[in-house]
Amino acid sequence: MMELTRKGEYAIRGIIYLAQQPPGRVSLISEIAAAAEVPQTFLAKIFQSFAKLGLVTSSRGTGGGFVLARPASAITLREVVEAVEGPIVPNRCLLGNPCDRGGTCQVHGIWKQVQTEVVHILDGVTIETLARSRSG
Amino acid sequence: MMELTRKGEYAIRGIIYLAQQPPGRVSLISEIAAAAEVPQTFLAKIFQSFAKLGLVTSSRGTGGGFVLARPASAITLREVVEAVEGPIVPNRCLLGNPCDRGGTCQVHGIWKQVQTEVVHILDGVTIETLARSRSG
DNA sequence: CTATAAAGGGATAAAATCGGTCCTAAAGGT
DNA sequence: ACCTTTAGGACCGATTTTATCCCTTTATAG
Repeated sequence: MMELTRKGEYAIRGIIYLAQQPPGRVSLISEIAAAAEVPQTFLAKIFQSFAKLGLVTSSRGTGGGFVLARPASAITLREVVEAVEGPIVPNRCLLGNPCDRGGTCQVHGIWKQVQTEVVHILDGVTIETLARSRSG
Repeated sequence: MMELTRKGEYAIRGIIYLAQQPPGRVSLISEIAAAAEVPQTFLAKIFQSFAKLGLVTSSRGTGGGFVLARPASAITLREVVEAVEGPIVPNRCLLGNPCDRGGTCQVHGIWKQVQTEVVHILDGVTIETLARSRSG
């Protein structure tokens, strides 16, 4: 239960690599993919999502590539995970869907608690912290 | 991310219903399924798992059916969820799989923290609590 | 001992999701 | 023009989800 998919793993690995580069340095998707040991075309999709959400900025053509859109210290693990996996929602009923056949289900409060706690943990971790944690 | 499947939902609904019956009362799978509004054949599989894990006891033939194997106060939400969804493991690397290409990945500690916290929350909720929470 | 009632267990299957690949288009540099 | 690089969409096989069906086993009733 609650398992991160490959997409989520790749996303984290990729953005950590980017955060480990000298500030302002542009990285090619091919370079990131090789360094993070992730299939390149798949990672390209992931970075497209990042760009749309404003986590990274992208530029095309010669000299193009990806750079963090903000300092790594201002990007949380939660943002990265949610960018590719969607919101952290342990139960459908926390996402607007009706809880139960009428009324609120008995476990609603528990799932809400789980969600809050997990979000809190992931919000407390920045990409900078991760990037430094085992150098590069 | 982290979403409970139908199976998990049905499992919870089903066992709550059982917990709401008078102690010792045997319930048919057809009865539980109807009350919990869950597909019967699917729920049957779920209760098979419960029986194997000793959460409920089953008996066959006329007068057979399911009863909780323990008082509802001694069955945790975690047990029920894990019975059908498997262990709570936010990342593969928490389940014996190698973390990263050599060494421990940077996020290992974070996922461990998430796991610990979620398990703690779910361990703190018994089926009795849930069964009482909106009566039956 | 036969019929009946119930759960056990396995096979099957449609639909959704996962984990990618491929191709063409668009944008930017030389 | 031509090359480089990301953007976007279509596609595809494998796995998981969400079931259903059928036959077997166990137990009770008559």
